[in-house]
Amino acid sequence: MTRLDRSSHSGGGPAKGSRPLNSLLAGHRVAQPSSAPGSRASVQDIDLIDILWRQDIDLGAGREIFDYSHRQKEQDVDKELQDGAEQEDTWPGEGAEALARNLLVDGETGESFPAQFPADISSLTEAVPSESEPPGLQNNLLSPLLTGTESPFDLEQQWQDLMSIMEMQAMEVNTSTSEILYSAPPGDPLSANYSLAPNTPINQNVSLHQASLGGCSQDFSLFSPEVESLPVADSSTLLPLVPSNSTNLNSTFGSTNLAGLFFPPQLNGTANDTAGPELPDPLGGLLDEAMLDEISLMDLAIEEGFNPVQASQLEEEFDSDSGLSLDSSHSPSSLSSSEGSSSSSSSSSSSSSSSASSSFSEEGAVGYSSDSETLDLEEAEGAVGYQPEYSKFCRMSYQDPSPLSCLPYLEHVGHNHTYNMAPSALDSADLPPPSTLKKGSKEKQSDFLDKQMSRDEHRARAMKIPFTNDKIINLPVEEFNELLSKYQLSEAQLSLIRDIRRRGKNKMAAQNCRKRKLDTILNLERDVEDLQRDKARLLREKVEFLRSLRQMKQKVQSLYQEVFGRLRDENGRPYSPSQYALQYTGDGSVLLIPRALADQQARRQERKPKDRRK
DNA sequence: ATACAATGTCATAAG
DNA sequence: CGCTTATGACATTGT
Repeated sequence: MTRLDRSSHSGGGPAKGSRPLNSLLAGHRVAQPSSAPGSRASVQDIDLIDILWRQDIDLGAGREIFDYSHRQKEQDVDKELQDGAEQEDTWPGEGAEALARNLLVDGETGESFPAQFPADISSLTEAVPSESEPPGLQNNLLSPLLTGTESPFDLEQQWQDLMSIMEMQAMEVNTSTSEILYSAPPGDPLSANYSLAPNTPINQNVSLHQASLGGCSQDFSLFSPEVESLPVADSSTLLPLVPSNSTNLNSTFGSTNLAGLFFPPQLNGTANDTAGPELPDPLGGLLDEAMLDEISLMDLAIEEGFNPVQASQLEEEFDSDSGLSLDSSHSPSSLSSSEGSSSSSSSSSSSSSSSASSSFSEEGAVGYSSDSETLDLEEAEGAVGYQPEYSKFCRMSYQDPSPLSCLPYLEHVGHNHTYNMAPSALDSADLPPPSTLKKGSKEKQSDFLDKQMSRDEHRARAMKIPFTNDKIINLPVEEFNELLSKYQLSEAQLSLIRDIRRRGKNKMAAQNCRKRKLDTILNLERDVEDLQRDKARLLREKVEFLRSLRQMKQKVQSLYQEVFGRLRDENGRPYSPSQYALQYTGDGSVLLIPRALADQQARRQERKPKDRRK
């Protein structure tokens, strides 16, 4: 209905004026109640009526002649058109009246149908001319330090614990994170050594840098109460110690006070490498955060289709940067060569693995893809499932036996202007020889071909347009006008040709538009997948970094103890850990300074980050 | 009979 | 200004 309304005021073309079609249609609807969903047939009827009416205005035929002709269903209309085309052979004569005479009206339904039925195919073939031509990190950073002295961080055990918890809690990580952390098994190294303080806020968004600094400074404050206030007698007590790998450590920790970081409470007594339970580890918050990340990582893993077993193997996969290869559900379709449009530009950076394998977008849309690979790609698309659209597009130009007819944009390449050839010779490929077929098979063949034809082709045939729709649609403007000038065409024919051209171009544009839209959607989906993989990979790397950091800190702590324990003053006595501390300086050397000075510097460093935040 | 996907068509804006 | 293209909205068709 809306279309009728639209067409009534907008015209839909130069030929469709503001004629009182609504009243005509209203009569149809009453006469044919069963065609309520089939308003298209009525619209088409209107088109045909308009065509024939315009065609016969010159003949003095009244519009009412066609009033009952458009009550028929579409197939009947098409056949009627063929019939009418036959009758119109007398045109310009009394074609309309002849057509009207050949229509019988069903007494019950009011439907009309052609009295001569079906049309003679041989006459049709002559009537419609055609043309044959148209158409790892992996601790490499720390490997010198990490010689396997530390007890391995049982991350896999963490995974399994987390998995069991998460399965029970149905992935409600946000609401129960703290419980998960606190309810870890007692033997769990994470929970035992790095238990989160109950009042420590859990902030997943805290950065690694902030977490490290916070942990260090917090740790330092624990030792400060014991610090004696000694005068700064630095020159005599500063003992430079330059470790071989000091630069690495320096780059990692900056000028962090080692005493603040690793002043072990057991210095006065046992030198234990493993931090005791009483030591609030500066990495506690970090590792808890890492656990949170692992939880979200598990979430991601599950989102990506991993099963728990696969997810538990993430740690092994840390060693290789093969996060991208984990994508088992990657879309079979990928970027095509034709997606140089804006929709694809955003996705080219993240994924480089699969964009060369297959194509999605080149399935017959004209003009949208101009790549030379189009033909091959289109063949490949048949397996992807786009053949229907492709074939339907080909159907539009079925009259052309050439394979190029499915690619009208290639038709221009081999255009040879054969549209002046005899129509019968060109059309013979479409229709079987009448002599070899009985009338029934002829009917079937005719029906089949009719069904293969588009509506505009039916219209063109009815109006005896002397060239193919392919040409009407795909010819450049100049050639198109030239073609039109070669024939003496009535106004109705010209109008129909223009409509066919407009509709045909719009049809292709719509196909391209839909393909483009689909490509955009697919690209976005793939971008989402890529980003999810990147996120998971970054989280894995973060976990790995944190683990390496922890190991390195443990190593530094043991080295600190070893070095400090071997230091002797001028009297050959060891320095008291409560009075002296080792400090790491900016130039890579290690100094022995009084604890008071170390305390001061540590406090200064503690304030700096806070000031920066403000 | 109904839902749904694919496709065609129209109106409109923009190039 | 006319033609072409892109696209949303609606209609039609096939499954």
